[in-house]
Amino acid sequence: MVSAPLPDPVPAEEYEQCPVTDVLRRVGDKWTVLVVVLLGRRPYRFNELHRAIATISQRMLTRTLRGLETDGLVHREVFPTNPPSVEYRLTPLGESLLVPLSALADWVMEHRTDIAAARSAHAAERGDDVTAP
Amino acid sequence: MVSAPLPDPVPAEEYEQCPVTDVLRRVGDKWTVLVVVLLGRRPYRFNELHRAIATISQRMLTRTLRGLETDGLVHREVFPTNPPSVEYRLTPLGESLLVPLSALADWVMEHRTDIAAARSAHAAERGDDVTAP
DNA sequence: CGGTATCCAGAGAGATACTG
DNA sequence: CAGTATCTCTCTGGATACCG
Repeated sequence: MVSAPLPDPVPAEEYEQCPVTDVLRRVGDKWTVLVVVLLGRRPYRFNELHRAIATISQRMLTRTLRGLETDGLVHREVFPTNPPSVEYRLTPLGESLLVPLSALADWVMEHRTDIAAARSAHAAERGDDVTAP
Repeated sequence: MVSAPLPDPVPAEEYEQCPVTDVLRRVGDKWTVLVVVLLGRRPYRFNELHRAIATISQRMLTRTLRGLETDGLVHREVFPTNPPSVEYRLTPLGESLLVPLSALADWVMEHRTDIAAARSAHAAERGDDVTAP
């Protein structure tokens, strides 16, 4: 069932601020989904996440977490220990997002060979040599 | 059901070329989903799509369609009429993508007020004046 | 430990002009 | 009609250094 009955000449402003577009752009960024999936298993502290995601920069981890926090998908809790520790975990809203996200991931895993095949075919058709250096 | 049992220290290269990440970035771009949804209703010709999406540039429409074609989600067919016309339509693979995409869209529509509320709350907490110029 | 602040490179995206 | 070619600008993402 598709939710939006979408007018045909899609209005400019309406699309720009469409909440669906908005969320898609968020999950389409480089790290958000990975962070959500990790936090879906258990809470993490900041540097714990940093270690778990080998190649993320501190800056991008912070930005990603802030974005998720702003949207109410992740909860940030500071414990006044020494040294201080900050725990991140999914909110119920964040957990509920895992459901459609998993569905999409499953679709990809189910069809990834089709996509790979299409890419090869397209490259071959254009005369590209896929095996070239 | 989640498809990927995901190792904890997420390996650098593995993540970079993960097919799921790959597809998420595609649907996270500005126009892809809109084009897929429109083509989900019926085939379109190039300029017909251009008119249907008020604010897209010719260049971005071309690029978006090429990307979808490369991945085997859209079929491009040229009719040697005069003037020439080119029709775009979803492949079966493209149509199957509409299912998980709709699920995600439905999630967003269901929870958009929660997200909006979280954003307001977060802005207020930070002392931002949402009504400011 | 858990961040900010700054600076910088590259991809994404748009405007415009031209073409088979 | 259905594009391609340029040029430009913004925005994302990364490296580095510093702070409570």
